[in-house]
Amino acid sequence: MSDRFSFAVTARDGAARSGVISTPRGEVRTPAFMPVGTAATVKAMLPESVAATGADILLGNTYHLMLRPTAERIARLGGLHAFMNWQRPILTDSGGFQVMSLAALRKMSEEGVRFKSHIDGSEHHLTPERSMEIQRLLGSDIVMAFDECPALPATDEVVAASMRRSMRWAARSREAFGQRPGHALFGIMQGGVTRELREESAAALCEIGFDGYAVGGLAVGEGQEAMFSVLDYAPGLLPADRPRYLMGVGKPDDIVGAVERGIDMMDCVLPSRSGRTGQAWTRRGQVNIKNARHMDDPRPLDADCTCPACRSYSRAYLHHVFRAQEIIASMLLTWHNLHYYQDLMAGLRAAIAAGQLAAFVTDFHALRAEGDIEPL
RNA sequence: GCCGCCUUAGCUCAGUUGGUUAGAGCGCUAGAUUGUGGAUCUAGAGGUCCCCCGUUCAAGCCGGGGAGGCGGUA
Repeated sequence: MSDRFSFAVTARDGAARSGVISTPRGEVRTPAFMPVGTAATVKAMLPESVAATGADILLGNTYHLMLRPTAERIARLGGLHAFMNWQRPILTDSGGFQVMSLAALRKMSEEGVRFKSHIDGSEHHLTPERSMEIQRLLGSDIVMAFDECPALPATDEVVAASMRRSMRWAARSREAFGQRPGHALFGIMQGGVTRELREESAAALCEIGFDGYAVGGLAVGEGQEAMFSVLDYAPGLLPADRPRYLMGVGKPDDIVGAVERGIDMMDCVLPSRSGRTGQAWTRRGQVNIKNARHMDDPRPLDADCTCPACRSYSRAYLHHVFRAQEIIASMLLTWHNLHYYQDLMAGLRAAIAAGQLAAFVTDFHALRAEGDIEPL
């Protein structure tokens, strides 16, 4: 185990690559999917269960943790890893995205953003410097630069102004982060769906220099086609010897498309949130366990899946406990979804290593096209 | 036995002075959800307005009779 942060590409297949991120807290196999543990927990899961699905790294949230229980309290209690009982690597979001999506009464300025907590209305100020401090207090292994994520669609003028401010904030984040051996700082590319802005953003980030680079500002309403059109060139604008992280993505077919285009890391709330809202993701596509057609179905969600939900429970049972709002419904469906996502990542890594990615992707789409199993 | 109140969607209930195609919440049937508020949003199906007779151009609504329910009372 390395005492430094490093990244090694071990195989390439077209634009896609697989490799390993090494940190003092362990290795992350790439392409990697990071389950989201916003409030110091992957909801409905024990940390050891998350690890059992195959996850090497989790995502935690500056915004949520600074409000509750606060970064200072977590630091006094030994840091986020000890606090939530997850000893493997943790990447923390910088708070910029949540300020946009959750907080009321935001007031943006060059300095940072003032906002009111969605929990108790209290006023807070988040700046690049404060975001770096919070993420240091949490003990995050991979720290994200503080950025602004504009909702799309937006005019080029709005996107450009926002991106340039994010680049100035990236420089301040880099300065405030300083030198922290064993910890990494990632910059975040912005620029919407406009190539010139993406190129300008990438150049600015490369000039500053980061341990890894994220593609931000996608999956915010632009649609898969537009997102892929950006991913067709955006990873190539970033240093080949550093991890490339696509933030907030996505559905299984988004993930496959992103990996094909050279993305190494992703995170998304979808598998865990869907687990709590009755949506299961399977090799044959999306299954809504709420649907009445499962009521009498003794078969598992996916006969070939080895997760606890599929090994030991019927669709009829999953349907029942979901309708009855039993806690085990969230547990089983979340476990299944995270297991499926990690299976998918393992399949992608193996395919890239074997130079068989194209065939893997063809099979992936073919099985999905068949759809869910026939009704009884 | 008598008196009062009640009966409208699967459930709980609105429904103005009689006036287009009778509504709501929940439930039900589906859909959405992408750097997580266990959240939210969208659409759809569903009616012998307890029954019969009458008044009226027109009745969930007014009159008469009946049935069922709840309460009070001898």
